[in-house]
Amino acid sequence: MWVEHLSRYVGETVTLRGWVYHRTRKGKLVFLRFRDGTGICQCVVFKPNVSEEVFEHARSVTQESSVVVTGTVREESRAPGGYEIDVQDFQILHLAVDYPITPKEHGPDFLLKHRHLWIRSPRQAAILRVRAGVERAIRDFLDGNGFIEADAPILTPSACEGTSTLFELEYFDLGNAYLSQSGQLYAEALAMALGKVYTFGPTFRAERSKTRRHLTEFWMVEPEAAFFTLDDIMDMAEDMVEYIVQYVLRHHRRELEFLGRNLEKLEKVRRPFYRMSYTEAVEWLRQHDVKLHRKTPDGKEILVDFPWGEDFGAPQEEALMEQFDKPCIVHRYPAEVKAFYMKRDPEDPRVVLAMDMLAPEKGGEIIGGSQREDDYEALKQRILEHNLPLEDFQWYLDLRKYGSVPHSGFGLGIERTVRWITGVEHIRETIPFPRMLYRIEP
RNA sequence: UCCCCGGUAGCUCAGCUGGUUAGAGCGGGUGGCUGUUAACCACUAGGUCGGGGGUUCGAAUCCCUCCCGGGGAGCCA
Repeated sequence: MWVEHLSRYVGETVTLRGWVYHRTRKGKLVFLRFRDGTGICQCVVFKPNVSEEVFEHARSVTQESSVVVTGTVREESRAPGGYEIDVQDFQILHLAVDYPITPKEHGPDFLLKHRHLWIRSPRQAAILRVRAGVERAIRDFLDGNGFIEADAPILTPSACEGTSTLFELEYFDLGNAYLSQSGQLYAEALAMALGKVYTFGPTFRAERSKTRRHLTEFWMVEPEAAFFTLDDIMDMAEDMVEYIVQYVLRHHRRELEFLGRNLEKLEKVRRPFYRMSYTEAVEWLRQHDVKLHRKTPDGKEILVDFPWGEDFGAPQEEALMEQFDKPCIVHRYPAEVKAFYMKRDPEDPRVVLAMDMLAPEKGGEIIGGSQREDDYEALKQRILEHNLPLEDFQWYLDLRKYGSVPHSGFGLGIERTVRWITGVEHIRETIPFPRMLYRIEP
């Protein structure tokens, strides 16, 4: 018997097992806010209706004690949620002593140190339910479109996009290994075997970033498909994001409402999204006077017109997105600022066939993807230009040696997507146990 | 790595232009109340003012330094 099914049992006597979330004592009455993971329900203990012992238990029970409650379900407009339990029996399974998180305000440091308990709070539970919904929607969408889930390794022998942001570890007698920062290269190999695939798992970035958009360990889904072009992958990214948002709206409306999310704005997330090329975006930034902070050689900070060739930072992306009420794909970035494996645009060799999807409402970059370089010589050249160890990429070059085909893929960050959809300020609340620059516990 | 802000009771904070014995609310405890929604009322316990050093007759308060945390930049999902 769970709280979420309570409305079906009006008038009946039920037994619930769970935890005491809050207690109010009022003479001969005790109000207990009870939770069992599926919902919260008020239990009312009235002294004349129960034994001396049961009343004393209810009166003295503490926050987060585990309990078994038996009573009659009734509709009650004064109760949060509309239903309450008129308690007949009340047992304490385990009495909690000095539970640290109270219904009042706490600071982020305190809450993160108690993350193992913080997740019991209704708000955190709601966010984690939405996260589960986002993951379910992704699998639903990809499985339904013929993509095969194929897991990439987490321990890898080399970097995917450069060595500056890798977590390094010793791998027995074989030297150094690294925690994967992307499953993409393996996804490409899998796509050559299975056609349409996706990897889904944790990725690791040893970036020393301290913002509300960054984690050192985060989850990413990376679809990769043989014979897909940049246009195909952009269409698919739009389809997928539309599906995720509408799925969560359908299945987790209650949680989103509880979190205070503006649902009308999410309803609008329907195809087609907006698109612009990098060059058009630079043009827009210049027209709207969005400058770039630059440091001069003598250390002074100056503002300059946004130069073509520079990568966008968060301030530029945010400025760009203020005009949009749904996501926008920016495509065809300068080759210099993007990864070695991205294919050059045959119509303009200064740019690569890459795309990022930016979410509105300060959601930021949620997707990065590209058409991959499928020519053996061109790819080898890129690896050398990026000063990457050629021997580590022999297997990857093999994919261009034995039946190379055009192919494309993208990665979608789970936590950033959850942050945008729920509207929570900080990414640390979108994963059960966040890993950040200065925080690895609990 | 760089820039800005902060660290005082279990929690959230006030006090900080130096000056008696360091405060409030919440939480805990005790008592009161049959409708509470972060209840309310009364009483009560609870502090090496982040660590170290310095200035001073006197430091939570000023200076130096280290540690810890928050926000942002860069980089990125």
